[in-house]
Amino acid sequence: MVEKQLKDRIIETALTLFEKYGYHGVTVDRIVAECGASKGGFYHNFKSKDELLYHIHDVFITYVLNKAQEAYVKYKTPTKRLCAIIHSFVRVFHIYKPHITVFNQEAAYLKPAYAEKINAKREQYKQIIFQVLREGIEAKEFRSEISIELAGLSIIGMVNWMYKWYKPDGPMSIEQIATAFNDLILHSLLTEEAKRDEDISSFLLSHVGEE
Amino acid sequence: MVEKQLKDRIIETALTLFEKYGYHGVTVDRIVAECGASKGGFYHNFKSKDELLYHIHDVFITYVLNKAQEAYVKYKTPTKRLCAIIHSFVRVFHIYKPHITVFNQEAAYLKPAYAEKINAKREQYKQIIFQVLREGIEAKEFRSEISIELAGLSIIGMVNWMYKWYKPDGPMSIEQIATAFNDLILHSLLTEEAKRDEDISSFLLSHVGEE
DNA sequence: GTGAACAGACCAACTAGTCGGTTTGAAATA
DNA sequence: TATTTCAAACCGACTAGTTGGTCTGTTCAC
Repeated sequence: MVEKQLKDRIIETALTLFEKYGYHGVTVDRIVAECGASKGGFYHNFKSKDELLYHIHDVFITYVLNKAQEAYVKYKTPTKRLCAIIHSFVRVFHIYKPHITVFNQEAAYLKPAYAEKINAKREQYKQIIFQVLREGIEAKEFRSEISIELAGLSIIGMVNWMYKWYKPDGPMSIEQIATAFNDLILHSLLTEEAKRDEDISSFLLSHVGEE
Repeated sequence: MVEKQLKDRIIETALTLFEKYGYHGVTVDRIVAECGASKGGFYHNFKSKDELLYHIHDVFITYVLNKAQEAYVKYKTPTKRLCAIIHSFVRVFHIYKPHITVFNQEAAYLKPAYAEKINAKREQYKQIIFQVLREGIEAKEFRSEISIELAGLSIIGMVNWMYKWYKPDGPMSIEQIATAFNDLILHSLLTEEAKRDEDISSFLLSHVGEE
């Protein structure tokens, strides 16, 4: 493989355009023109414009779901698991920012058959978060007063919302953002006992500067 | 005004349809058919489909911005101000859920002239949040380790994300959600001293059940 | 009677998708 | 090695359907 295949070029170009102008703001003609391809080339690689949209969705959600599962398996305590999942989630923005923008912005336009597949994976992701929160409460690492569902959706919301403001060349690095998020989230979840546990609270910002 | 004016019927119908099918998933013909109007009636009340989209955006952002400013004026300490702003923000979902969905989903399709006006107000809203956080840190109510920008965007993100999951007839009431959000947010922001202050920490969930 | 509110047939532009044709590259054949 | 073959990859003019917006009226309130 000396040079990039047409299919990849189409996806890459479409991604850049979709991110900027939205799915409906970009025509197939524009995509193929911008990447030096043709209508024929496009429809040879994709059944339809919808399939391209689905493909973009699937690449991202599959990747991020895998990462979350890996993090869950790799670590053994709720706090560590949650921090690792969030960290991997934030880190995805480094590679998949345009995918995530399209994912969060255009999912409503997926044809039912495609939407179903994507939603199944999206639901799986949510369940992993809920599961970790549940285990955290059981282990008395997280406060029992919180609503698992609400806390989970808050976490997903604050991270996903990054697609509205995160700029890869902005002043904050991915690592800084991930650390700050984990600090905020843990402060809102951890019990007082857990905060006193050196091993658990090592993820908190306030402990970084201590001496 | 005995019966509802056409303009309002158009907006209401459009809102319901946009929320479900997206701005590009709904044609002007569909809107006027669904509310028993005509093309002529539509274009008598709106210069274009774009103007209708702008109108929906403006109604919501103007309302929520006012509410935030009111809350800021009404209360005098950072914690109270923040809680009131968040509370009002969440409460808006009760009336303006479709508006907010359109606002968060279709803003990218606003024509430049319209987008500019909306963005100015959106920016103002953000600045109010940042301002309260800044004052909270100065007053030593909020932890100095947090990044104002990141904490602010997190708050905005978690609340705005509600448009993806909040169902008016769901198991959680607006008030419950607002209270839970405030609990999570304050736990992540408040300093230890502030938490010990009875007046400030009265917003925390963990204090509700205490005796 | 006069202008605002509204109706609905009509139009021009745009766009996803098609279809017959051409290129290309590698395997099969001689 | 030279030649044929054949399917996959790709091209681009064309089409059929859709959709925002217009325009000529008609109705109705004051």
